[in-house]
Amino acid sequence: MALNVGRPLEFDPDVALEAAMQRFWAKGYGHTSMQDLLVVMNLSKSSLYRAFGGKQPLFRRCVSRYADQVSSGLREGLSKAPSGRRFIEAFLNSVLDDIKGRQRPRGCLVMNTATEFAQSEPEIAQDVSQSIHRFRDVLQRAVERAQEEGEIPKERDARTLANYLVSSMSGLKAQSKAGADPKTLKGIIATIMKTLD
Amino acid sequence: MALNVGRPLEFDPDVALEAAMQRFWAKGYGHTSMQDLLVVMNLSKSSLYRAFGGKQPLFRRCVSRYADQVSSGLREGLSKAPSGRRFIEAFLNSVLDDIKGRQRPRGCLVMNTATEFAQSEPEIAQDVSQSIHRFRDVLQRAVERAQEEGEIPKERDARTLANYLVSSMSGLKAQSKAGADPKTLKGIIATIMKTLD
DNA sequence: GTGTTTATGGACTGATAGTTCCATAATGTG
DNA sequence: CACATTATGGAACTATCAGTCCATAAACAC
Repeated sequence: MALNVGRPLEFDPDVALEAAMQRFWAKGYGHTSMQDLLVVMNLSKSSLYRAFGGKQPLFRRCVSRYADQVSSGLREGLSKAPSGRRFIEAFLNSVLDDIKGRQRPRGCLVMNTATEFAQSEPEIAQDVSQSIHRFRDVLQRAVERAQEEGEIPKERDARTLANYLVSSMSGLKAQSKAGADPKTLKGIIATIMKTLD
Repeated sequence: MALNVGRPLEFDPDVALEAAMQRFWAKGYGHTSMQDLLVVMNLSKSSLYRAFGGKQPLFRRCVSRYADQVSSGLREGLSKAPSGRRFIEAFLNSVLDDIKGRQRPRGCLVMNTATEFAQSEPEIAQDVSQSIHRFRDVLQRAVERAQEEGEIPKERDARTLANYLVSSMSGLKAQSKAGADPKTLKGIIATIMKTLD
C-alpha cells in the first residue's frame, strides 16, 4: 500500500467542499465560475483539478454533500420534535429562515439544480431524483408518526402526503425566490397545514 | 413624422420573439447563447442588436411575452370553464401536459427566471413579481367564482388560496422538472384539490 | 542523500461568450 | 437620380470561460 506518500495536501478538502457548496447554492452552477470557486475555496487551479476533477464533478459532490446535510438534519429534527405534525410545521416554516438575515433567498440546492438542468444531464438528474427520494422518505416517516399520534387521519396515504409536502416546500422556496413577503408565505404555509386535517 | 423610412425589416419581430421565448423557456437565460438565438430567430447579429438591444433586453421582452400569453390563456380558460373549481383542477392538471410528448419538462418561464436570478437583477425581479401577481389575480377570481358557486367554502380567504395555488403550481412544475412521474404528480394534485374543501 | 510520489503555482491554450463597428444594401423622399 | 434613413452581413474585439501542462516543492522510503 502506498499511503501517506508524497507531498501532503495544504488544504482541508472538507472545508473547501463546504465553501464550494455554499457558492453553488447561492449562485447556481452556470453563474459560478472556476475563478469564483478558486477564491472561495482558497486553492490553486491545479489543486482543484487534482483534488476534485473539474467543475462538474465538484458540483456533483457539492449537491451530494448538501443532500446529506439536509436529510440528516431532517432526521435529527424529526427525532427531537415533540410530534410528527409539529415537525412538519417546523419544516415548512424553515422557508422563512431563508429570507431572514439574507439579501437573496437561496432556495434548495437540489431543486435549484433540477430547475437549472431539467433532465439535460442524466447523471445530475439521477442525483437529484435520489436526493428528493431521501427527503420524501423522512417526511413520510413524519406523516406516519403523526398518524400514530392521531394528528393526521390514518386513512390518508402517507407516501402521497410526503410527496405533497416535498412539492409544497419546492413551491414555497420558489415563491420566496420570486420575492414573496413573509406574510404571504405564512398564509400559504397555514393553508398547506390545513390539508393534513 | 418619419415613418416608413429606410430599409424595411426582413423578418417578423413577433415570429422572432416567439422563437427566442421558446428557446429561453427550454434552456434558461444562462444556457442560451447569442449563437443559439441567432439560429432559432434566423437573423444576423446586427439585426438582433438593432431590433432588441442585446441578450438581456431580449430576455425581458420574452418573459413579458410569456406572462402575457399565460395570463390571457388563464383568463380565457376561466371564462370558458364550467365552474371555478373545474378551472382550478384543469389548471393544476396542465402540469401533466408539460411532460407528455416532450423529453424535458420546461416548467414555467417566470418561475424558472425567479430561480435563476433570485433577486440578483432588480429589473428582472420586478418583472417576475409583477407576472406572478397577474397569475395570482386570475386564480383569485377563480376561487371567488367557485365560492359563489358553492364549491369552495365562503369563509376561506380567496387571496390566500390564490397564493397557495400559485405556490402549489410552482411546486408541481419543480417536481416535474426533477423527474417525478405522472402518477406521483396526480397524487399531489388530488391532495392540493382536497385543500379547497 | 537519493529516489519516488504527490501537491502547488502559474503560465498557457483553445473555445466561446456578448458586444461593437463598418461597409454595403434596400427602401421612401424630394 | 441623388439623399436621408434604416437594415443587413460579417469581421473584429475584448473578456472570460473551463481546462491542461510543466517546472518546482514537500513529504516519506530506503
